[in-house]
Amino acid sequence: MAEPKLPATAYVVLGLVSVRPAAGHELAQFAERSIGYFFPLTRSHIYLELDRLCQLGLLEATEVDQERFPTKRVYELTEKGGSILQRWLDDAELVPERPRNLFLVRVFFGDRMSQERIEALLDEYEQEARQRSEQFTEIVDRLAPRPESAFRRATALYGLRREEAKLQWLAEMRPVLLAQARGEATGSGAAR
Amino acid sequence: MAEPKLPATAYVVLGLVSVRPAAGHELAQFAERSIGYFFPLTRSHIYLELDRLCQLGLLEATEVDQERFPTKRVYELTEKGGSILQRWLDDAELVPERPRNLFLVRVFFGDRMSQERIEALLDEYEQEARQRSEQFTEIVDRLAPRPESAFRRATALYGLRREEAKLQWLAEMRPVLLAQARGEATGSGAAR
DNA sequence: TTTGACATGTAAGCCGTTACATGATTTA
DNA sequence: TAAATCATGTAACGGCTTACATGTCAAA
Repeated sequence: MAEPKLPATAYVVLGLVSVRPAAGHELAQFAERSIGYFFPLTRSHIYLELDRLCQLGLLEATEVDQERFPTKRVYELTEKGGSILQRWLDDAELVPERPRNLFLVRVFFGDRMSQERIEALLDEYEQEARQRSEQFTEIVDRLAPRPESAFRRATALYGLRREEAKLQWLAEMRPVLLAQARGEATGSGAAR
Repeated sequence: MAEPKLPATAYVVLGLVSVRPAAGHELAQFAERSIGYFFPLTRSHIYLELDRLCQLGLLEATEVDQERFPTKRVYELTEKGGSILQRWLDDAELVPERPRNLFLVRVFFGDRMSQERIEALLDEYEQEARQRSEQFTEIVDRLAPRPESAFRRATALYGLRREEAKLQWLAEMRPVLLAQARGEATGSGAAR
């Protein structure tokens, strides 16, 4: 009955285990591949959460010996864990998020930077966006013929659209910002 | 000489004070209005940072009496604070960020939710995106005729493009995801 | 023989949020 | 008289990261 109030991470780990029972190490790899780009998890953190969820009776661990590798502890959902997860999916409210963006902080203080610095920042940001776009495109294309992967594909497409929006923004703002920097900022270190 | 390694928040607060000297309360309001949507700061946190930056000699506080309001402590940059800020703007590397997105976590686990639940989540997300779009549009338009606000306007336009990307994604994925949910998911609470 | 995968954890510590605490002045 | 604005902080706590610690097996 007692409803423990858990951080989002706990539910996410619960959800990942529900996909398929796994040991911490496997789980960390799966998490990185599957939800890593919108919910990063460190290995250490995963081990801590698995431990807590076990103590709360939401997960159950089984030691599994392996021939050529160390013994691993495989976790799976308990009945209680399943219903807690389901309730979170069904009922938990969606809190609007306001993630930090230090790139935009730099842009905000753009009038204090040299034109060269601004250009370097924009270039770096663009390169990163292009790389990510390619990665997302690859995933989206790979999952396209698999209707059962529709939800997963949707998250990758979200990532792609986001990166495309960055590139669009860069294309339209680059000339404006550089012109502004040319006209306004003094050389690096002498801004005022 | 000793370079204290500070969290990003400290540099941001330093940057805000550099725009114009201010007391904690004023700063909190300014922060919310200006960089709030890409770098949220709580009042408490601001007070803590101001205190630390003072102790490090990067800020200087002056008590200012007011007629009809309590005395306030106005902070301004010291010379050392100015050069530390400038070095951060000029040299600090841009760490690629991977912010969390719990909405995408829900989508990822979409095959465990009812069609109604998914629709509700998408509706909520869309409504929020529309609201934010309007707000960003307003800011972008207001700052358009002011070339000296180019950088600030650029951050708002970034926000607008991001929200537009969300709406685009919603438009293209909504039918797909709902169709998938119709075909696959059982009613709420009975998923497996 | 060294690198890399596989595997599991502990410990320290900061960052940041939430809740608490206080009090003057103006306006509804 | 209640609520809102102005104003400043403290305390507790949890979340999460980083660094540390250990060990086997396979491949280069």
